[in-house]
Amino acid sequence: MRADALRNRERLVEVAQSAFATNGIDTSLEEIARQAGVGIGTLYRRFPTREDLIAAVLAERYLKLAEVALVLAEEREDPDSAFTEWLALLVEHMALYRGLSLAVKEAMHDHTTALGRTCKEMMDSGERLLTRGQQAGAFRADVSFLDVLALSSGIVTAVERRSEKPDASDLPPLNPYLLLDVVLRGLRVEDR
Amino acid sequence: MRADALRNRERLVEVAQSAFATNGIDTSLEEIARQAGVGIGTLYRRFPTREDLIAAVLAERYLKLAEVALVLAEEREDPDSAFTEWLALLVEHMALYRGLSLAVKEAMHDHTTALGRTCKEMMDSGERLLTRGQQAGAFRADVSFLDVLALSSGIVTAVERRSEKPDASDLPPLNPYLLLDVVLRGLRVEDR
DNA sequence: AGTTAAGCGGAGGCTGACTCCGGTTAGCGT
DNA sequence: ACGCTAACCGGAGTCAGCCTCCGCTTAACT
Repeated sequence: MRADALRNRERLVEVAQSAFATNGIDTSLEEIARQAGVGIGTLYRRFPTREDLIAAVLAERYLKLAEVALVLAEEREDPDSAFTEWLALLVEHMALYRGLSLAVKEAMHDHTTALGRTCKEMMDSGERLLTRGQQAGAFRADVSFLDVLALSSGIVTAVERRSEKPDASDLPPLNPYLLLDVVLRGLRVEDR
Repeated sequence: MRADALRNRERLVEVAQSAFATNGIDTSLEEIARQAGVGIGTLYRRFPTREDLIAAVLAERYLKLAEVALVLAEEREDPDSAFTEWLALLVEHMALYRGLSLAVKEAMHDHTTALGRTCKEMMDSGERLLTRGQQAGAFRADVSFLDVLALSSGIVTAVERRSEKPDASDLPPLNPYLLLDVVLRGLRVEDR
């Protein structure tokens, strides 16, 4: 890879990161190319689809999440709190850029896309964490990891929408951790 | 309202209904106008925004849902099963057209749009059903109706995505009622 | 210094949202 | 029955964003 190409690639990812943060994941690709000072053709050559660009922006964070899952699986003897903690991290991650949770949910089901492949490892680690909890009898066994991710993604989209309306005067704050708590309680095996 | 205008309006709603059913709620408005045999200008005059059209398509169904909620609140002495049943109906409704659950979630937070106003009554009835359950001590009181709707909408979007991939060979089926059950269990007051 | 493959960039085609205005007509009064 | 006119119609036109294609440029190797 030529030096100029590498420079452009890095610059694009950088600009995309901040553009996603301020304008959400649906920011116009032409706008990103413009801010990065490259032509639209360059962006498309490097990142043929929007998902490719998103995947590049998220790559390190996904590695981190997979790592944390492994550490939690080893060091924490309580599978319940390990998974609970990890899921909160995942939710925080998906809430970083407006629209990201939907894109991730989409990618979950399709490992042929760049984003899907990128988050596969992270998801595998998370799934192991859940399975561990299920085998220990802490969580219901009939609920799959994808089910939990679906619910988590729903939580994030809900919070996103709410925070977009600054005039949320009379409405309650819609705390993502409260919603997560509801899901996790529903997930736990009941010994009533 | 002139007779021809009324005819066109009815025809548009009719066509939109079937177009939404087959192609999802993001169907091109020009396509809908074409199928209805009217100009695009006519569609926009009658329904200035896409939400207006969606609201018109859903109007009767929303009335029905509000009605059912009232009936359930009166006839059913168990507030838990009343709300549970109603929520399943709502989920089934939101799953009718691909993309509807997101639009509804959006509209929930903003009663200034046509769709928001249209579903307000329905939501009020549902909320009363939840409040009744909370006062009876069946459900957690710290969770709002909007929270529950957010989670429900998340369930629906997840199921939508899955059903779009026909090659879901190795993946589990992702049953909406299972997910709903998780949420409802998490919502119930625990007597452990 | 010459060669060349890799890279660049933007013009251009496409689709869909949305507007605007000249022509048309339903439905009223006479 | 026949105007009259306000209401209505329709599509041409504008705009934004996605994406492709190809002639020009240049890094980097010999």
